Amino acid sequence: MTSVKLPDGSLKEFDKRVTVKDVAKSIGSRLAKDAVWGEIDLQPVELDFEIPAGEPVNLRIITKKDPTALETMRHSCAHVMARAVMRVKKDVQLAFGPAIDGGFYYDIESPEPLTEDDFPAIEKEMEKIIELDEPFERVVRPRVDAIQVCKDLNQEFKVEHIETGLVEDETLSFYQQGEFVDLCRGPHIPSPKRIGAFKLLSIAGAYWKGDQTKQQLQRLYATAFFTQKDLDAHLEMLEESKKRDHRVLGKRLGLFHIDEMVGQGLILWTPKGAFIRQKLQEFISEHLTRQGYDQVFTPHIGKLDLYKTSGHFPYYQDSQYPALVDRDQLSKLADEGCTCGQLANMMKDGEIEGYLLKPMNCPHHIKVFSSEQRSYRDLPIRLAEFGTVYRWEQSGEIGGLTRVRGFTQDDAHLFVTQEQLQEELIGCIELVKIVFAAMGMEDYSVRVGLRDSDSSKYVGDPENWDLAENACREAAATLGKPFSEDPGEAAFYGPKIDFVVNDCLGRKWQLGTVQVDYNLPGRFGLEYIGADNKPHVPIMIHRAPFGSMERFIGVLIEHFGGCFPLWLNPEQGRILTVSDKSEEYGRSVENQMRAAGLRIKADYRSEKLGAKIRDGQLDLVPYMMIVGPRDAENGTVSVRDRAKGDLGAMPVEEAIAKFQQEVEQKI
RNA sequence: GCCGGCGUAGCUCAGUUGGCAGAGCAGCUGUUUUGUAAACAGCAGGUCGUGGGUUCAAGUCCCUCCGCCGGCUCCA
Repeated sequence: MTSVKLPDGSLKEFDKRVTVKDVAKSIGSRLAKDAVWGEIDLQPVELDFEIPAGEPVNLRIITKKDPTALETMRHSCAHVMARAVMRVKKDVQLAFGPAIDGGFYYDIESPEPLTEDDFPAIEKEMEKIIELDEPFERVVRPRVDAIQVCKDLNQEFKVEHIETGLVEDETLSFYQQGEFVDLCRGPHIPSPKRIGAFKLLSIAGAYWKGDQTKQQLQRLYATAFFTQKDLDAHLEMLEESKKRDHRVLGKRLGLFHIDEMVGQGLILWTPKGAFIRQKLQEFISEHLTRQGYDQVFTPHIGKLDLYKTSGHFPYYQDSQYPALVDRDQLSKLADEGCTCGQLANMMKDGEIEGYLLKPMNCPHHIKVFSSEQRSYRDLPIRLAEFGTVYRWEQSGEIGGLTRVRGFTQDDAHLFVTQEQLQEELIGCIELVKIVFAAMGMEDYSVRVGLRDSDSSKYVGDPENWDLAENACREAAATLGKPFSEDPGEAAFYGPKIDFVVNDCLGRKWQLGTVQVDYNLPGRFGLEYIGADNKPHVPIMIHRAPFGSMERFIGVLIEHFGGCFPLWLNPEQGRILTVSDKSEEYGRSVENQMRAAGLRIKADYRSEKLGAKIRDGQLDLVPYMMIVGPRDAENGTVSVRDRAKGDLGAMPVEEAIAKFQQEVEQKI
């Protein structure tokens, strides 16, 4: 008698010896067809494995549709890679080697560092190991033995991990494949032959246990698929993605420039990029008006006192540009031989004043709020500004438009009563939804950032934090979309709802954000007079639907692959003359279209039409209007769509109407 | 900030063991008069990121700094 226990807890019994495949068949023909391997008591087995008779065994049938199948295979491939590395290099220490989106990695420490030149040798070793076809055997050992095993293997990271990370576990599992033994939870594939195709990708630094204060290891990135075809498709997809990179397109299309002499992370918006940014600001402004916001302007600097009150200085000093010192005081201090360190201390202690390049707009907006006496009848007050801020991001973090040192937030601060909070939060979320919908960006995730109970970086009393965190949860729930809750992701003054998207390389970026703040108003002593004729402290909402113009446009360039919709495109159409003979007609069409409010350029060079079309396509111009003798005669233009190709000849008026409609509909 | 890789013409890149700095595209000047993804010819264009060192000789080897790329850490 053979009996198996399935993951749902049900028991199946057979009066003869059966294989894993037989069990799958007995459950359903579909399952039997999709099954790739089985797992008995966490040990991977092939489909033709005969299940031992007697006591019931825990059986899990893995199907090719199961996302964990690929994950399991990749993790097994990580073992094979680590084994190969240990054959190529001496005294290698292993850390962690998990599967990740798109592949897997293994963190290792080698006295003789690995370089990409070692890849061919490692890949060759991996092929040999796969060819040997040794199974991954699960071995379970009691805690004390496990530590000794790792010590005997000279695997210090594994010893440390058992002693500090796996303190609860009484027994620990290892997987052995030939001479290679690795502490590992599993599961694994039944045979290394299941690794269809793999490729080492890159090598990078990574801190042990993700801790900056700990040792830095080498992280070996690789990927694996069940078939060579899937791997090739994946690699090709990566290549294609690189062409969408906003840094590549930004250069090719002339959208922005970053100049070494200006400074890292400081964006120069060239005319075409500036135009897009301007259009987006107009788009937001329109919605600000509809939602009852007032726009303000505030300066780029403010006194240190402002940021001492807000709490930004000196606690966030490391992520700010150094403060500017009052010039009279500076020369006096210089005469006295004051050192930089002393200067910094004097600013911290308030002995001397200075100015800070603003790292945020909120303190300025708070001062706009408090510039007048406020009544509950005035609330909510919604102050908006495209406010430019400067932050001293670490040099290694800066890149393109997505992580910069100077950026403009489509910022606003709402001052509300407790009763208004929920509705206003929902209004803010609504605006973020409008923005994403208008751009056709449906692929975003929502994250509610909460405080981390272990950290001391937060200001304000816990009761208010609880109120604010609940308000965020409830507002996020109105999205009708799943959201995650992330402790430690809150701002120092309050929790937040973030909207996160992926870039072309799969990296995550926070764009829109809505934050609840019970703290800053109190720090600044803000108040309004309530219906009870008594002063009350307002609650603040910080929000930015784009996040920052820079990051948003960076992501937007990749989202559209440079093919901006007509309403957003700096160049909506280009007139292409078939030959010099049509220039005069071309100019008249150009003028007519310009007069209709369209952004038109023209190519009157004496090149062949094919060459002009090629240039237009490479510039991703939405519409090309080809004009030749035939068109001049009929008063038409031959319209070419950058995506659909030749649309045929149409009267100039018709083309204008078509474009205007498209602009109107923002498609 | 840390680990690793890379900086050659406006752009994309080549440059052998150290031995006179190259190509394609773009640009300019001509010729060509073209109907849906590259006409032809000529010309011009470089302190080989910066500063130092080794050498008879450095784009090439070594060091410093700056910047870029991948990743880690960070991101009020």
